[in-house]
Amino acid sequence: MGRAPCCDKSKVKRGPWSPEEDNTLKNYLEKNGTGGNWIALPQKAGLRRCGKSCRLRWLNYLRPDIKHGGFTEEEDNIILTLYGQIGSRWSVIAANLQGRTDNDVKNHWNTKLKKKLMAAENNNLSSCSYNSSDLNHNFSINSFSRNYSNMDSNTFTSLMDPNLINPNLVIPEMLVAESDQLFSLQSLMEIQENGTIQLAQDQEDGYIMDFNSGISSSYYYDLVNGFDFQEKFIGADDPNYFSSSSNYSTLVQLQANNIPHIDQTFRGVEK
DNA sequence: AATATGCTCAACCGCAGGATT
DNA sequence: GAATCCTGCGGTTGAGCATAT
Repeated sequence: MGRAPCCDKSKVKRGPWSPEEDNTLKNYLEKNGTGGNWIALPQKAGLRRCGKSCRLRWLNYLRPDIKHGGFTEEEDNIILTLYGQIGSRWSVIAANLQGRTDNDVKNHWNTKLKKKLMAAENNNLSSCSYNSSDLNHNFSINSFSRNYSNMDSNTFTSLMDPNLINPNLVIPEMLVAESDQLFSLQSLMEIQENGTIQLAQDQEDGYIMDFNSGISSSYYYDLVNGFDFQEKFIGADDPNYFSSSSNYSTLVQLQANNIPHIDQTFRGVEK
């Protein structure tokens, strides 16, 4: 037996909302709020609509802080970045874009960005005629191709060359979504400025975490696998570094002076 | 001008999972 | 613990508009 429908479809109006219905819903919600129950709301507000439909209309269209209109390039970059990391979790992605709804982001992805990404991937494939044996390092090339493939050549160059990094540039994998918030990872330039970055590796699954922020990312995994690094073992119960429940027990100190070396290496795959 | 095709986006659908009874 | 209710989510649809033929 299937789930009972949320409302009697023969008794509710469906399809596009009229301006009158919009006004009724907006006025009711501004005066009374949802009352914690969308299902009962349409009857109270005097609307012949399903509660779910009212909720959707409010969240996606009538809310005062909704931003309508085209997406900026910066918004596109954030969407591409987060999609590369967390996939189609539209609500999480939308939470990082002021005034955008999950429906908006999803539509924008399906109609514009997906094609843009595919075009970029095709471009990169046809123009990067190298093979991995040409590269004098053990960089995790698969992970890189997956996460960075939507970059244009300028962005790509910027990521590889600390001197060219635009501080405002959103680079795939440099942002991490966690608990619906966006965190910025350390760029190569920041690592150079700081002199070192401390990364901790989970001994079981190999995940690598920025020790100071507690954020783990494949970006750090790539750093460690791409660069020479100094490693020392720290006991899992060391109170200065790890909580007792943590599996992170290897501290990796990535030295900034190794970075120019790896930049040279990466130049081999630029367009 | 008429028709076909493509694109956009609001809206719907069904499911998962948390909250409540 | 089971049943039910409700919300939130992601996938999908289809009406309406734009563009091409």
